[in-house]
Amino acid sequence: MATMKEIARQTGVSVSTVSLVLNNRDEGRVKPHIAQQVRQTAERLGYAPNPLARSLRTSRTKILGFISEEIATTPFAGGIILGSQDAASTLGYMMITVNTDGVSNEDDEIAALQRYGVDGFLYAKMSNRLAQIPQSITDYPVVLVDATSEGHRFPSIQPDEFRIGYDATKCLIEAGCKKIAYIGCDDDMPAQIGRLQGYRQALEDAGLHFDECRTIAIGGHGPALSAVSKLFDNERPDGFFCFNDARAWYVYECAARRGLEIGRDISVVGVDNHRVFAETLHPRLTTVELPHYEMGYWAVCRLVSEIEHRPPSSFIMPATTAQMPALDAPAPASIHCTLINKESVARQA
Amino acid sequence: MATMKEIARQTGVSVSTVSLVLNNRDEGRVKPHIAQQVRQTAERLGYAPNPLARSLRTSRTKILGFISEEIATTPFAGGIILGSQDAASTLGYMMITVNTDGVSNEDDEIAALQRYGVDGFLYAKMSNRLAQIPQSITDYPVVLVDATSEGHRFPSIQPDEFRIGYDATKCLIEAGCKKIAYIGCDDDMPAQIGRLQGYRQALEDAGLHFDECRTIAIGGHGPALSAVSKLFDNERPDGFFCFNDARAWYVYECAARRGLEIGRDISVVGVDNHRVFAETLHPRLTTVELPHYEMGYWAVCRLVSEIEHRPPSSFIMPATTAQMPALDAPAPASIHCTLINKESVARQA
DNA sequence: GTGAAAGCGCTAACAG
DNA sequence: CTGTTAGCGCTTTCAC
Repeated sequence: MATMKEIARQTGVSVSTVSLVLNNRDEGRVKPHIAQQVRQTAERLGYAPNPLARSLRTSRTKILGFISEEIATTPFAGGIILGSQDAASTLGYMMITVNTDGVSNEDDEIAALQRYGVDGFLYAKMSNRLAQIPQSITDYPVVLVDATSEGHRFPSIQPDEFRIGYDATKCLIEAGCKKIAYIGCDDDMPAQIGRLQGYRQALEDAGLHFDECRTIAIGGHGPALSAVSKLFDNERPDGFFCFNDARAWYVYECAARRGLEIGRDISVVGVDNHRVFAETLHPRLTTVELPHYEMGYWAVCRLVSEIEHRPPSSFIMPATTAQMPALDAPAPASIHCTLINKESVARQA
Repeated sequence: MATMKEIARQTGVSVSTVSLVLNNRDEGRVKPHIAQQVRQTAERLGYAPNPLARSLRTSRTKILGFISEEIATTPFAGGIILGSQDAASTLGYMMITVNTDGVSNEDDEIAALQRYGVDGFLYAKMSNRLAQIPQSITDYPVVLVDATSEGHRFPSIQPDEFRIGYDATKCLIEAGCKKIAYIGCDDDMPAQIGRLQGYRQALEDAGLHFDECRTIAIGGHGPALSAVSKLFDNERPDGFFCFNDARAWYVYECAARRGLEIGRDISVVGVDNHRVFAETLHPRLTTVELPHYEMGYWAVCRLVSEIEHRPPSSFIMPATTAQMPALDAPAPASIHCTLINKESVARQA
């Protein structure tokens, strides 16, 4: 690993000059001619700055701390991490991810991150819910991911839940469905509330009647399957909007048992269904993909913009539909979600 | 953040003395009395060493690099990362994870990790296959996870594939199955080879006939479902050993369409089926859980033992069935997998 | 036994 | 315009 010292020696200048040049602070301070030389030897030696040594002076490590509660074990979380890492990488940062199972070790993990001098924190949840930010990080730059802080005290990146519900329902309506069920979960988190509102709004806009009987809120275990079964038999819905994978699975099972085929006999729009599943078993299944990757990506951009006090507009936009939220936006920004398989999806009525 | 300097000042000694004491090198070099005092002020100030500053002298950062190819997007990968991080955390290390989609950016990511001075690398794959270790990391300590290096040039942690196949098949046999199918994938990786061998061996040991017709190798898309369908109708197997989730889903679908219930009419043992799925829809489903967490955990232990030149026996054993592989083991170590739901699982014949 | 001093790679005042 | 100097937090000789 080449050092500035070595470059200085080989170029015949002092280390400070090298530092100035390689940090692009040579404008009118170093003769273009000599700056040129410095850059050349740096190039030749394949110089790369040692961020750790630099941090000793600047107290900026270019390391970001990613705090997640066992989020890493879901494929969704993976998307967030992936996006964060890509953004971090392009912006010249590194990410250290820590898992905090519940709250027991959270403080320790945070302390460890602080010892490594992280410049800021990403605080991610598995599903858009209210989050309690630990006291110990409140005077660092913090950005929430897929979570909301009480009183919106911290910037956060989250999906546009209302629109998820609206788009999904609209998609079913356009496919010709008349009796659309909502298979939700038994927890009143922001995600569910927003989607349900979107669902109702879409029905209303289409002049369809909202019927409480067609929405169910089920947990992850036991009686859930029979609840869905009952819904199938009592209401005979022709369209299903499912809160998530786990909820959608019940629908698949019930449909298969009744000999109903997704995309022909009934239509299903799920949120975040596993691609492999959707693409192989039910090719006509419509999926609302949560913008996990984008959320991670923009969260990091937001965080870095906070750390470096630069406007968000200076960030590179990747080829996604997501927009960088305004830095001075008072309310938490939300990200639009895209429907995949939109064409081939629903009932070919 | 308290520094040694501050401790020295408050205790009335020099920084060197503090350093000696806090690194436990004071034996016979510093008066016990004064050492005691140093430790006290350190405690009082909540001192924690700055690993980055330390690294400047020692060129040991206590940072580990985790290289994975888009592994982070699967829940399985999550387990590995989780395990690695837990181990790293207990051993006083930090992990920086990078994703390399394919090979394009691999060198860049590695270079970045090297700039941050990682002490060693974990190189993880998504499924036990042959891996090509990048030249750039070959003179660092490296441990492979769920992968095999050509010629076993690097230590690796991987599941005991043979035993996975053996146990799964045996479990089906014990449940009374006579015609056991193997639903594999169309790729000859170490994982598949080992499991298939285990499958055959288990059949043989039970005096059952191995029939090529009952094993299929399918890809992830299109014709796979009809292939399984055909197998159902032609062979009418009463037990299924599935290579993975994606393969198992085909079986669930076919069964549901025929009104067959898992655990009553047919038995299924899958590898790494999603818990939520297994536990809700098919409570009697048997799952072979890949020891992802353990693999990650032990991989880090192995790596650290290499970095610090200390024997593996000095590592803390977590409460799992996994054994720490011997440091001097010539062949790659493998980890036993455990069956979950074993009791409630298979056919109640 | 203990402290002074040097140096890891880098940045930032300040001279000149 | 450029170099000298000091110092970030820590380890490590080497004198005393």
